[in-house]
Amino acid sequence: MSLKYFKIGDVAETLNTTVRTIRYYEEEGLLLPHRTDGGTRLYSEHHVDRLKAILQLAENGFSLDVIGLIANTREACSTGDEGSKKVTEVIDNAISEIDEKINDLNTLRSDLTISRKLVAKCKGCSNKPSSKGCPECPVNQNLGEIEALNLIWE
Amino acid sequence: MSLKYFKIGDVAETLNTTVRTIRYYEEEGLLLPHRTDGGTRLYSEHHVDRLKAILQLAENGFSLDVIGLIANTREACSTGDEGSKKVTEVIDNAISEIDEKINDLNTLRSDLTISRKLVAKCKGCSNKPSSKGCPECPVNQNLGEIEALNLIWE
DNA sequence: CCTTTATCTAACGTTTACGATAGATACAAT
DNA sequence: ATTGTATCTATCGTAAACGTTAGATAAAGG
Repeated sequence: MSLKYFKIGDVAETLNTTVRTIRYYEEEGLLLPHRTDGGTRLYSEHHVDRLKAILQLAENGFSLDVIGLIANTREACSTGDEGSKKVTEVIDNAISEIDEKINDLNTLRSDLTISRKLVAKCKGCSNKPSSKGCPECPVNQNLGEIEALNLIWE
Repeated sequence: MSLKYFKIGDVAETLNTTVRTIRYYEEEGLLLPHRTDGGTRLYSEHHVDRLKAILQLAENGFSLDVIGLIANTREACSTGDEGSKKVTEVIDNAISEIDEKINDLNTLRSDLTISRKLVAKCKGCSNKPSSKGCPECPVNQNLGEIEALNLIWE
């Protein structure tokens, strides 16, 4: 199945990251590729998938320490029932954090969507939404949705 | 309406962050509180809401530079049609990034959910899922879902 | 008014997550 | 065999995002 191996440069390109980043993640114990006799790193598709997940976690604000906790749970699990318990705890925590992030992103998204609609119609009056000037500004005409503008208007 | 003002310590506590972080975000031009004659910073509820959104963006992997682009768009907008165009562009980019993040988090979430189920039943065999040993291990009995285990098993 | 506690500015220190570089070695193609 | 390109280790540098501390001022309570 997994006969094909990739070198670090190809992996970096396909995952849109850098060689240095991949090596750094290895230093931090996040993934361990194979090696040729000469020392060149070889990555299976499996490694690539794992690295992809790691990169996604990193891009979403998880620290490498936390990612390590999530990703390196095999040894912990292999200590028996007690280890397996700890592993599920780590995973549960990660899932809750992910849920929280998804929630935040959803509210931010809808806020920005509303703001976008109003701004798109703005002709450039520099008034705050609450000011009296520029009554024809669509922003002033939609004060009901003004909460969504918190991020946009100072 | 917005008669009540908060001092920086209270804001930090309610938003679960630090005084230093809030001041730093101000240094970076992300929010501008009022001041007493003595110089003490005063935050309206509006400021707090804005800061909350900024913190959420930061926790989700957005750099302060990008957050600044998203949050400080009033001046750009106030330059007329052209400015309003640029602002909507910035917002659109932010929305796409948010969508991508939500997507990533959803796949990570379902991966972890499956992994969690299997690990919870593991009694501590230290074998890789693909190895022959420990045939009674639930992980080995669910190789069909093995892709979800990329992150957990090396 | 006095005292305690919070806030101020300004400066330097720290951690994380890499970037950049040097010099040597490995690999792929001719 | 050679030659160009990629990868290796090791080290130093750096940008972002704060933490920490010092010394001075402000605010709140009695």
